[in-house]
Amino acid sequence: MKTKIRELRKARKLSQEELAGAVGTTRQTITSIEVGKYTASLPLAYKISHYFGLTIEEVFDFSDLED
Amino acid sequence: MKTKIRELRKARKLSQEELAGAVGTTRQTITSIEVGKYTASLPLAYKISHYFGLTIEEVFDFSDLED
DNA sequence: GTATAATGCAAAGCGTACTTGACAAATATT
DNA sequence: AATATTTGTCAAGTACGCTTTGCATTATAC
Repeated sequence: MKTKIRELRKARKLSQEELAGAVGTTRQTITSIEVGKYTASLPLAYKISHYFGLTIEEVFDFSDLED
Repeated sequence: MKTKIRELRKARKLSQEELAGAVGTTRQTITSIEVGKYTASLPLAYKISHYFGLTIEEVFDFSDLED
């Protein structure tokens, strides 16, 4: 799953640890999602998106889903 | 996590099994999400929402999340 | 009233999201 | 160059999303 997290985070000059703290998760979780190691859960996707003032659909790319 | 899935599904007169088939999952998964047994994954939340022509935020209620 | 469809629920099992701790490599700062 | 900050990754463990099977209950239809 591709996301715009890294570009949004860097635009605001935040470290992974700062973003993690802001959304209540760990640095490793942010790294894993940014690198594509796994897909965020729905609650975490919401927290990250709204932290940036965007909707989930604006931050996460679903074009790889069939249907 | 509250959702509008049941009301959207009934408005279209679909059974849980029909919705499940349409979004590529099982009837029990739809039941569990409707009843609040657990929260949908991000990909499934996307598939369900867009099956109804809505965004994730329009179908799922995130007001129970802290922050 | 009997059959059929639709739903709720439970148990066992699998894969994955997430945490914690720790280490190495890369980037920035001085 | 040396130091500090940031990031990638690995391993072990916990929790949860999801599947499959199966049974019981409620509603719809014949």
